[in-house]
Amino acid sequence: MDIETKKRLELTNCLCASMRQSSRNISQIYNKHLKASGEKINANQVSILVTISLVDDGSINKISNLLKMERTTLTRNLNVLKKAGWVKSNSGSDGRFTYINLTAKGNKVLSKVFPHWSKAQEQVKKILGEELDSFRKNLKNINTNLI
Amino acid sequence: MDIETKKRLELTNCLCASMRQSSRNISQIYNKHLKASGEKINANQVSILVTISLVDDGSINKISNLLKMERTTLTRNLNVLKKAGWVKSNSGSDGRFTYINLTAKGNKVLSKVFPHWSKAQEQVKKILGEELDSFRKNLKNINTNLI
DNA sequence: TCTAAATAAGTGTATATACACATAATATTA
DNA sequence: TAATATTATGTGTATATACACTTATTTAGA
Repeated sequence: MDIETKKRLELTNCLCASMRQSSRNISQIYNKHLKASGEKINANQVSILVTISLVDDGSINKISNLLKMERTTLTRNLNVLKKAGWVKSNSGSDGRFTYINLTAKGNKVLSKVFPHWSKAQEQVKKILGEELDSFRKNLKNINTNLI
Repeated sequence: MDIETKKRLELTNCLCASMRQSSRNISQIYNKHLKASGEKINANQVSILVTISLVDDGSINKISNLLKMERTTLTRNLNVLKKAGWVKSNSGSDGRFTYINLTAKGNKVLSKVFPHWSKAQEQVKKILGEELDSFRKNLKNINTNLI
């Protein structure tokens, strides 16, 4: 096997590509289930809404840290959620901060889509079977220790 | 704990959100390493180039199946790779098909970025440690059995 | 052979992502 | 207190993703 063939073989086992592939596949599963709720909402948006619901008056930085999502990515995502009426933002005494909160509508939509989200979650759990816990641990490990 | 609190707790353990987070984090690691190569290329593009290099005259459908990437997503990604001069496409006798191949430049860039990609891969392997094999198995399981 | 079905790929639109850079507000320090 | 540093956020640009719809080509069938 020449060096180029060897490189190609290694490259075909790219962990990043596998992760991205799984991320795409799992996202599609969740989004299909969420679609059945009748709400125009996706899995990414659900996870952002939930995180916002966990803190009162969270700043953009705070929410983005909790989500481990690039701040500017969150900003763009929030614009979509604001347009949908699920999220509101207002500035406080320190004019630099933007405080983010769910609206009543945002809370309602979370409750409404929950059972559909749950079905997707169960489907993925089922596939992972008894590997679920170790898989979760690995993801957490990556998300915690990867600089 | 009321029902809403219970729901929120479940939602905070969303496997989709964890996967997406890991996917973002790992992608950033790979992309940082790739940037050191001096080439304007990212991990997603590398994986597409490698897949193309594995088949001669692969159609868009064929490549998208190998990558398990939505066909229309691949089409947009290929446009970027064509613009960079790494990929060429041509139609064959059956006018419906578009045949995709690497250019010489595309082959060259793969070789050039390989050591940088490799460093990223090693970094992630190190974090997973002895869990690497089972983690890989789980990803493969998801990517194979998720409808 | 003409028409309908099947196949392959592209386009419109919307959201997701992140880097580089810009702006605005507050805090610090000379 | 005026200049500077720090902090929080927004914007420009480019790529990634996918669903719905469209177009083009070939094949199958009446």
